[in-house]
Amino acid sequence: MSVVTYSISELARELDITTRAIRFYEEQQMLSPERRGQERIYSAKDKVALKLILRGKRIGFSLAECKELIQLYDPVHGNHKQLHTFMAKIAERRAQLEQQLLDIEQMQLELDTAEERCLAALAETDKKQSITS
Amino acid sequence: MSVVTYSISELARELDITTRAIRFYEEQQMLSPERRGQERIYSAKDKVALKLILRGKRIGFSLAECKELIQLYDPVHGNHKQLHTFMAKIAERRAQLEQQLLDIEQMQLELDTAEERCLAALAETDKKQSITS
DNA sequence: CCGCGGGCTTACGTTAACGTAAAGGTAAGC
DNA sequence: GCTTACCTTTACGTTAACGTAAGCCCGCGG
Repeated sequence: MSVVTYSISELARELDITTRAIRFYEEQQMLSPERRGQERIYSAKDKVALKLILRGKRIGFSLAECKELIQLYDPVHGNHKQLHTFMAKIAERRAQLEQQLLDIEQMQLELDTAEERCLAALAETDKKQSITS
Repeated sequence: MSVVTYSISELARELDITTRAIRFYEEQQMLSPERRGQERIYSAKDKVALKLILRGKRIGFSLAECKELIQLYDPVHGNHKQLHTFMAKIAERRAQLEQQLLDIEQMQLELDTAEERCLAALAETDKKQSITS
């Protein structure tokens, strides 16, 4: 019953990050892969942790927050208070996302009218040009 | 017909940023307030620009991008090509927001089940404690 | 035996967006 | 005339998240 493992470059390719980044996450104690001599051997669990990191980053979490996030999935440290404080952080992000959506919609409205004005102005100059030419 | 103006600290208070930040934006050529001697005098237009900067930041744009954004509103430099490339950037952000929403929903699902497991585990330990006590 | 493609460590470099002094000028109020 | 409250400039410091070398080891195909 052999277990799935990955080399660092395999993981890097698959997750589309650099090996440097992976080693950096380990340096930050977010990973602790097995070793065969010097070489790092990554398990499926490590891969899950990495995916959590990437997802966390996409949401806008700092690496420190991503680290907390990973610890939530670790049954050993899966503390109850932690769980709730982190749910709060997620809620906070949600709220921020709402605001971002509003900002983007607002901005698109303004850009739309700006575009109209711009097109109108161009039409004006074109007209004058065709007259004076 | 006097015009509305603001001191730097007024703007800072009103927009909830530091005066340092405002001066920094000027250093980055995103603002160019009037001067009365040494003192900076901000107009309503400057305030609009600042608001654009803040909104851009909330959306996740870099200051450089916010600067482009401001230039779009400047009729002098309101270039047509620029307008379209920037609309593209906004669309990009929109897509990223969609992904973030998905990520957050996914994460909340997982945290919900993690919470359940956690509560169950706590209930278990409580039971044992009440027996052995 | 040589080069090539990994892998490892150590360590300095980089970018963005300000923070944080230091040092000084001005007007108001007591 | 002293304090207080703003304003100014100049300039070095900071943080996050890696990037980018440099230098070295190991195994393999030719």
